[in-house]
Amino acid sequence: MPEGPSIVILAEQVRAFEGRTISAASGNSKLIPFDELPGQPILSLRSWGKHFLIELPLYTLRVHFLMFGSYRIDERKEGAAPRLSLQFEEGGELNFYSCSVKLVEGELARAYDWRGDVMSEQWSPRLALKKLRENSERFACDVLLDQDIFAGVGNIIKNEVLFRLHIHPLSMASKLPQGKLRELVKQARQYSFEFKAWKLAFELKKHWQVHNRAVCPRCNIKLHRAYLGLTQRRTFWCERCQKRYGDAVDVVKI
DNA sequence: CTAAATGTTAAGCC
DNA sequence: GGGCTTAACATTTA
Repeated sequence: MPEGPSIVILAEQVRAFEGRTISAASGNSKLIPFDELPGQPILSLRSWGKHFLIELPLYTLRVHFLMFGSYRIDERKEGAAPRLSLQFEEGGELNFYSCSVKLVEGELARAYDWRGDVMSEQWSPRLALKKLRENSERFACDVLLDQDIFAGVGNIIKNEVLFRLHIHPLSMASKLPQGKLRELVKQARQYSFEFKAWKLAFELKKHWQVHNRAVCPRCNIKLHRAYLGLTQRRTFWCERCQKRYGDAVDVVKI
């Protein structure tokens, strides 16, 4: 569920709920004033990175699915209590499970900058480059997961983009040549859209080159895997195909 | 059956 | 208070 493209798919699936008015709301979230929700119409349903946003007149409900969250549209998950459940006067219901739900107060545009969302039409490569240059003494595997720069990029996209560009995950962002840095920004978006298309076709895993893979599809040697960087997330890479820019750092394998 | 995973946040410590 | 580390949460799959 969690990476940006999956949230975009959700937003598209529920588009028809925009404009409907909440008739009943419940759930086991502790942060939501459920009794205030009935009567409020949905002004918009959208995503920002991995956030799913339900914009209401009084505030916006922010749903984050973390690792294991899920949802059901016009149906319910058996044996699971929804964290947030919304029924509508016009009919239909939305149910969200094991996710984090919060209120976002004030204007959405104040809380979120869509120029930083890799899936947004407002995505700004220039702004991403600027952010990268401002804080570039970090590993490539870390900057890609930085939601302040690449909102929506998750661990799968990280691994695949680095392989695609033949960049070693422990390359220093500051040591990447100009062109590589630009490609990184370009592919963070490009790959995310391919991810979405593959996911819609139920063939996402088929396209994984290195994520959860054992052997490099390009040169056939065994892939490396380790928890790398500040983020300590699973990283898969080919030591032969992916060039390391910047100083070498010891890697503890798993 | 156990472990690990598409992620983030809060608490705890120095 | 800051900056860092650890724990917590939750569900499905291998």
